[in-house]
Amino acid sequence: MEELTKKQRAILDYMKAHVAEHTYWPSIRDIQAKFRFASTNAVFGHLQALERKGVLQRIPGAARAYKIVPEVLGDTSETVIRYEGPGDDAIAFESVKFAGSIAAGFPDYTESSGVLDAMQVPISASSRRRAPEAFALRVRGDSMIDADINDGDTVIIEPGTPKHGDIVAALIDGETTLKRLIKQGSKVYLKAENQNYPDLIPTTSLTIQGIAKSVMKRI
Amino acid sequence: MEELTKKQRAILDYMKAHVAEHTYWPSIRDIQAKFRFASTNAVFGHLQALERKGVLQRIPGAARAYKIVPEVLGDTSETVIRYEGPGDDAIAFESVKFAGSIAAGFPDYTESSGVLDAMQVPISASSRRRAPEAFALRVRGDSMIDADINDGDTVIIEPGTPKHGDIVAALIDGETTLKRLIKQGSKVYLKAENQNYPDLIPTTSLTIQGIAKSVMKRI
DNA sequence: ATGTTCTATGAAAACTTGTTCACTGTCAAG
DNA sequence: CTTGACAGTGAACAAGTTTTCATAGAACAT
Repeated sequence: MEELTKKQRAILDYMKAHVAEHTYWPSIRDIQAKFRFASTNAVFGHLQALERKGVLQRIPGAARAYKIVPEVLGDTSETVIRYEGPGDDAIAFESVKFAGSIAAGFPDYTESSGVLDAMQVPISASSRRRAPEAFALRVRGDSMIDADINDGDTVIIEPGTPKHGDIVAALIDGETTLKRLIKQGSKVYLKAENQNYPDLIPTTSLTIQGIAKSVMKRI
Repeated sequence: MEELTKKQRAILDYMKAHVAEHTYWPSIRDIQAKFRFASTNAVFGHLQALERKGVLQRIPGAARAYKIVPEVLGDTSETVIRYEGPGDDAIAFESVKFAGSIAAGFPDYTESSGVLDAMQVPISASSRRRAPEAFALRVRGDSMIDADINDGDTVIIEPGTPKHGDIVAALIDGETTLKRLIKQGSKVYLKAENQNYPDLIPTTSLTIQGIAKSVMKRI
């Protein structure tokens, strides 16, 4: 594979970044503007070079249409493996609290170890603005397995007003439980996502700690 | 959300499929040809409808440029519910870098929001000691669906020496991809966890960014 | 019946975009 | 010094593409 020049690499990276951000390719003039070229032909040449060097495929005549060419190499005997961290486009973000464990099922007081693994939890940027107090909970029990939330998973709880169908962290009997919120008129129920469990748990008074927005699993 | 007609749904699906297959959006004429319309204006009307119904965003004037709008559920009725944060056993932890997105399979640029949500990612305390440089990547594409890693998920990558069978983030042609690592003697292959994909990808040169240890999903 | 909305045709306008042509300057190799 | 590859300017062209305009039938509610 022929080496790319610095500018070719920059243009290729910009194109990828543009796709990642906008979900569509930049036009030649978009690239021209980005790199302050005075002529579209400067870009045109670089795109030709990128195609000649085999890293980019242009679709002739089509606008904003490209493909990144995957590596096509024959089968050779040995493989060299290098290790490398993330690119420098990595961004650091704030951390979130880990609040302990949560019972998803019948109240389960067999708090396993007392030593809970410290965990960081993810929060989307958009929701982070509205939910600075998001926190994470380790899930115990199996009441939510039909929602693909299993024992040992970690759920990220974000404050907010839960809608019908949301999975919420609710305080029942001083114990935080994970259930789906069901609204029927003015009545509110909690529902376990497990066929073996009672369908609806009626509630008169309910303390919601937040909405489960994400779930994290070990691979 | 307003309901989509059958044809609107079909067109939207075709557009998504086109992007998934070709990595760029179809033109109106492409859609016209696919659905045998006699006029481009038939497509134009449907695209307008899709945008009005809030599932598609057009970029005025730009060719082959669209965004898929993530589905949002309405229903914001009020409920008599108290809110309460996590207990005071909460612990704060360090944050982790979010390094962008990762291609798992054919590049799939239908990133729903267009804007990559900044995310924090969880790391277990035990692994954090050995992996201070862990980072997170948003997954695109569907090459790992058989491993239950789907488009839109976020994987947490931790440095280390991958074993046979580990899911790794590997740099191929400047593009980070998510594949299962297969070692056969001195040869190394990358394998997609999707029956529709080629079995093994031979590699001569391989840059490993780390091992996927966890996966995070939006609920 | 009547109007409205949805879907579609057919043609053309208007804009976007890839592409080509002619020309200039730089830099290293021969 | 000359040659050739490389990177770029400036302008223009041709094709691709979106968008508008005018028109019309079918479904449907008023």
